Amino acid sequence: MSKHARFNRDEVVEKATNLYWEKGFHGTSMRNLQDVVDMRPGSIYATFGSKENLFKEALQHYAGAFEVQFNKCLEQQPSILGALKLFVESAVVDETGTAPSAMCMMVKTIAELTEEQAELLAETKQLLSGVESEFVKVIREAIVRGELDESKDPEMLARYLQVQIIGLRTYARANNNHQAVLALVDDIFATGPLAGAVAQD
Amino acid sequence: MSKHARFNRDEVVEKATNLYWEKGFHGTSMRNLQDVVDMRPGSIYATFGSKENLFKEALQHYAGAFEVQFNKCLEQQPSILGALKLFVESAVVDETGTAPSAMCMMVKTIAELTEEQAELLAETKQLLSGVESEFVKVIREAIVRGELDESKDPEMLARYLQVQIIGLRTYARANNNHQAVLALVDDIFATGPLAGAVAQD
DNA sequence: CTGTATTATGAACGAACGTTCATAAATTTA
DNA sequence: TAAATTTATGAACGTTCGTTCATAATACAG
Repeated sequence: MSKHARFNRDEVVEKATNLYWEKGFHGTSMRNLQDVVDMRPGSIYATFGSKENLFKEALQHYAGAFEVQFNKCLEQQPSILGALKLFVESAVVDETGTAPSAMCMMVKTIAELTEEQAELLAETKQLLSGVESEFVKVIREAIVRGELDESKDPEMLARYLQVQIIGLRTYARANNNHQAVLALVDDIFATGPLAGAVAQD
Repeated sequence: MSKHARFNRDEVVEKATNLYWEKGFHGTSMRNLQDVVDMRPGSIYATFGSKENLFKEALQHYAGAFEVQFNKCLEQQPSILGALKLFVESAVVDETGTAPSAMCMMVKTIAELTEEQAELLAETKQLLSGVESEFVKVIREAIVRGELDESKDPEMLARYLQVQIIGLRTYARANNNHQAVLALVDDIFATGPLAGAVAQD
């Protein structure tokens, strides 16, 4: 019952994701895509339907990888605030040097698209909302664990965290001064609303 | 000695700016531009040279308007920190409802372009740097005036402010919840590195 | 091994892209 | 007002766009 496909669908989606991430929706042509995924137009259209639909799958793949990375940070750090800080640092500086852009693909997409791609735009906003929900959950847990004061509002802190990540990654793309950006991360976790009773490194 | 132009160059640049700001560089076609500025292709090319060059002029026009807005805030508020907060608020929520996008055009451009438009990208980064320099200047003055502690680093605070504005405006575009964003602004100026001895409203 | 079903191919399509340039219109000069 | 100069026009160019579909290649079933 195996598929007859000579290509690996997941690999194709990942390659497409990286290209879209780097060049954006309008900046990526189907011919660019054909080259990097090594498929002919007929096969791409039979498999994914359209440029927009492939982009949608790429977005979803990206958001999935985002959550995997977040969970890795939670496992690596004993405290939740430590994990959040590690996550921000890992998102802001790409130690592997392999990311197609310093910026978040979802943010790039929200910056680029208009109502002419209403469905893609709505999907992107929803995926970003999903990330924020994850943040709310772990921040609630941080309050339960006593890492943050009970008076704090988890929804508000999650929004705040989103703003920081978006701002920091975009700033990192505009000025590739890693040192300055990491210093900002320290400052934000030391003196801002997210400052808690966690050991600083 | 008057020019023979039947069109007003500044008006044309402003209209082009608004379209580019809304739809981005790749999302805007020369035919879109021809419609909104009401000029025929030959005239546009005789005046501006290329799509890229018109975009460059649009960016410069945008950055100029940005500084005008900033100076207005400085005039309206007695304290510098109050002016900075007012500026952030006015950038984050468009009271007039006329802005083509909640996001900063420079940030949108940095998000969209790649090295394929190296010159435009470099120009954009430079304009953003110019904004940051303005911030450094007024933050220095805020320290002199005693609004901020002398131990603060103006360069670092200016970077921090850039991150906040970028993050907040992008967040506002992704979730058009003005109330939540304004609450975040309050929080940032109340508890973050930019919190000073200024009266809160 | 043969016939059927499935998958991959890539030439080709119409539309839209950025741009040019011979011509027309308007303005200035004499 | 006539000639010279400047400015505006828009049809048309070659290219690239997203997409399709008749055909070829492959895999599976009997």
